[in-house]
Amino acid sequence: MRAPFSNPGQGSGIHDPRDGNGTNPLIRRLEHFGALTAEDRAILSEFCADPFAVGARTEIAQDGARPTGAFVLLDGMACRSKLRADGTRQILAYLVPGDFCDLDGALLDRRDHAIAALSSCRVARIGFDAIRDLTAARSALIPLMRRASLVDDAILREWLINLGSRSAIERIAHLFLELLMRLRAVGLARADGYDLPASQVDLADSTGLSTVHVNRTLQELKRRGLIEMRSRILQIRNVPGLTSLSGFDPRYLAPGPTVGR
Amino acid sequence: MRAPFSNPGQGSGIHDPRDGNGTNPLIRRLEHFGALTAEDRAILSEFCADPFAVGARTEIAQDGARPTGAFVLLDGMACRSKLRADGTRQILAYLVPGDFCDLDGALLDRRDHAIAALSSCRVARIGFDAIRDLTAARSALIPLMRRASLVDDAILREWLINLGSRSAIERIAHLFLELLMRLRAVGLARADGYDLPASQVDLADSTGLSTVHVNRTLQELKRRGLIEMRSRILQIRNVPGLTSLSGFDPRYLAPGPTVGR
DNA sequence: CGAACTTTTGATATCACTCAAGGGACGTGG
DNA sequence: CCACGTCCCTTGAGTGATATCAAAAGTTCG
Repeated sequence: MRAPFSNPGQGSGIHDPRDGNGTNPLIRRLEHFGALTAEDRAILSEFCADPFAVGARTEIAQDGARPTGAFVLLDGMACRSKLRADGTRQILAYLVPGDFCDLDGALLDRRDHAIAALSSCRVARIGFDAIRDLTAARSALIPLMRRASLVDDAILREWLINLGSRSAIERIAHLFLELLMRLRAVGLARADGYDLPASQVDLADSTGLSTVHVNRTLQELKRRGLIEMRSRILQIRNVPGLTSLSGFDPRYLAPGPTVGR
Repeated sequence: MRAPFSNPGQGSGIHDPRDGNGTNPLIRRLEHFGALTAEDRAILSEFCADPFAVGARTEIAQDGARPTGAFVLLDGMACRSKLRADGTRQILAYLVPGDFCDLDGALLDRRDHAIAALSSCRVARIGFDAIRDLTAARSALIPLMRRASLVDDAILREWLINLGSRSAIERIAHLFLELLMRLRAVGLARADGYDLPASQVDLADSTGLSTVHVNRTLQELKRRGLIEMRSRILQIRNVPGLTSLSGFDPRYLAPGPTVGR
């Protein structure tokens, strides 16, 4: 797989009034991890107040670059990806609205992988100084954000299991369910499906399979009546079926009942 | 692969006077990330003052358990592992002396994977309250420990690449080099080798290969004069050869020149 | 309306798995 | 000290899942 990404080209700042509160996916995500005060919401809204637009298939942060802040994805879908010397690409994770990355980026000298937009995206940057200020103020937001990062780690481990011990059809089924649950958590899935802007090449680079085999595996999933998929819109026809096929256990995505402290 | 682990059976506390300073692997590891004051060293020594012994092939922390503290591995080798419903096991990471895990465990309700000793180990537990105290005191140790955790994350991503896009021989070569570098960093590798207590079953569960194929791949590595291995002692005969074979790039293990802030 | 991507299909190749069994090494109990 | 069980490593033979190569058909979009 070649990497089909062009360079930054970060769009200019765009302000969307709907960012305020209710529809902010960052707020929606963090609410799963603990109650937010009005002030917390205000801070998070402020973080997302000045997003920039990124075109599909362009890089949001480049491998080897010096981190300049944390990113929050507000709209669209993105991924962490790494290009190997032999031209092979491995996608390491998907980012959906409400996800952020590089909370501790200030501690790092250089990125060791890229963040790239799969669809066109709206992204906000949170400066490291803002994060430091929150930390210094002992804001309850910091543990909430750390919990979200712990879930991201759990997702990464689950991907390792995906690649290490599941068959092609199980890998794809598992990935589709992961994204279904994550999109549901921020209110962006339809009843039984969602927009999945990833191409079959992207899916191949995510699952460690060849493009051809991804294609055939998708056909098999359709043939079994588990999914439908056309023009990047995924309908999951049989969630329990996919779940048992892939051994999906949603608990790793859930924060658990603890309320911190 | 079946999981060959028995239950906790945490040995009684053992105090080894050599833990003080110079030989403490936690101190040795963190020194790579920034300078330590005498007080920092004292705190870290204190953390490791009362280690417990764990027998080979036993679990240090169980999947599904409620976290009770962070762990530091002082001696031996351990792994993160996850047992799947179908009996399959995936090893997610190796822990070498100086590694700790679950720095943010207090934010988690339940573990989603186990920590298991590969050899007999000495392990110290750091209570979450001690970590909270350090955080409250704005100790410079916290960012240092977070940096170490960021390297652990980078290792996990590299494993994903290993499983997703490398061949059997490349995977094993890469793993051997990762461990060589990590053990060197804490002064526990010999000139060109180290003790690797993992069995071929463990290597299979780490690399997503079958035991039989691991065996044959090891023979091939020996045949090519790249390694020697007998009774769990690994000699790397040709580091550059292994490096180019596996596409190993050690930068992900290095903290980078930054000095924090 | 043509260039560049995607998706799809067919044919063939291969890497790695499974099954099966033999041979150490090590520890335990008789 | 020998007998036996239990791992672990090794080998052989056969199979299978997935990759590769090549090319056609469909899409998107400037």
